[in-house]
Amino acid sequence: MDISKILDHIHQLPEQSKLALQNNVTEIASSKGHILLKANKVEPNIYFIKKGLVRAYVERDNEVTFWFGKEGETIISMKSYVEDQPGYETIELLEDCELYELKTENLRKLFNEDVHIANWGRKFAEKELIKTEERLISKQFKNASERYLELMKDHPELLQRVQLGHIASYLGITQVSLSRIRAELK
Amino acid sequence: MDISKILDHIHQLPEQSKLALQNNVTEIASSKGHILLKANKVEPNIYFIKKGLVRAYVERDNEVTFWFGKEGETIISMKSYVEDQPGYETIELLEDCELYELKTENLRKLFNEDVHIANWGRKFAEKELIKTEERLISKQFKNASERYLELMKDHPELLQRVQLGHIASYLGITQVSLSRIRAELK
DNA sequence: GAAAAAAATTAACAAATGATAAAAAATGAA
DNA sequence: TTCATTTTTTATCATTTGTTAATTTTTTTC
Repeated sequence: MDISKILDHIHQLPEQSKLALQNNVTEIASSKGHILLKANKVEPNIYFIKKGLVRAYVERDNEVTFWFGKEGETIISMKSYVEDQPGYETIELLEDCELYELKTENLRKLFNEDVHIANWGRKFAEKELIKTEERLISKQFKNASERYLELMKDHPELLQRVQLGHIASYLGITQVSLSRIRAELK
Repeated sequence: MDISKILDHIHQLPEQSKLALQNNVTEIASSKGHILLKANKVEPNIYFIKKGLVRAYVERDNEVTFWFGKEGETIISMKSYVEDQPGYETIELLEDCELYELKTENLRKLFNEDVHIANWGRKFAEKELIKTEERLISKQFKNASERYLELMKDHPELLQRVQLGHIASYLGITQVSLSRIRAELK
């Protein structure tokens, strides 16, 4: 998905504002397995995914995957982006990726100069917020098996592209539990 | 907490922009038990809490509380605010409240006219997003007992002001489980 | 302050999920 | 292909959380 479409998909922008954003974007490619972004560091960039798949995880005893990003989605260390503080997430590429890179510093300048871009940034955060809130509520309502079925329905392609250990972690269960759930559904 | 302080606390605003916001705010009072905002309706206002305590819940078989709001916080039906669609949450006042009311329609006008207010709205969404993301991760990492201890640490006053049934629901467990956890901690 | 109602706790058993280990299947490298 | 490695499944037992019902405690109302 190319940058123009990605930007508009977040929130429609006047041509001039969109160009201002696009002028600050550089394209990079990176291969499967690469760690794009490390936890506990202030990340100076955000990325838009042109092609490929990534996951965000937090490290404790084990790794807990809490987000998958695919074509058209935005990779952000929220803490870095919002508060200029070290983030908790590590981003790993699950496939070879083509990314658009945008310096947070430049984006902030644009936020202060252009009301359309400021509202575009607002819309972005608001939409992400709704997605996150819905996931939180889903977690509170549904058991593991229901959450798995929901994921299958909403993002069936993930099951083709991501190994089950990551899916299990995303669902908040162990891989062994996920295997059991899948066996029961047969 | 008065409106000027609430607005600045979300994100520092130039005096003129703050006044523009304040001019659109009206003060209301409402009493404990009142349902401020009903699920499945487009809510035309947002509210800032001057005084009091509220909860947001979703109804299924049971009620699932997923948010508490107290002095200084903002009451929003996210779906209404962001997408002009019926929201999933009901807001109940847990104490007598004094609220500031702001029409979403007016706020949207201000977002388009004033870059400072647009960025203020962006910051608001971003901060809420971080809070929600952290809760999601906490839910993925911690068991019920750990989440209870975390809540006790971060928001001890809630335990004084809210009945345990709502706390249990917020933690994603039954009230009986919460009682058991509390008994074990003694 | 007594009675009624609501909230919180306790107990016993059921169901869901976790942990560990071993086996089977799939994937990748030489 | 073949061997080694990684991923997934299966099985067993432990732990956590849920369900239901009864009891105690607290709050509200008259």
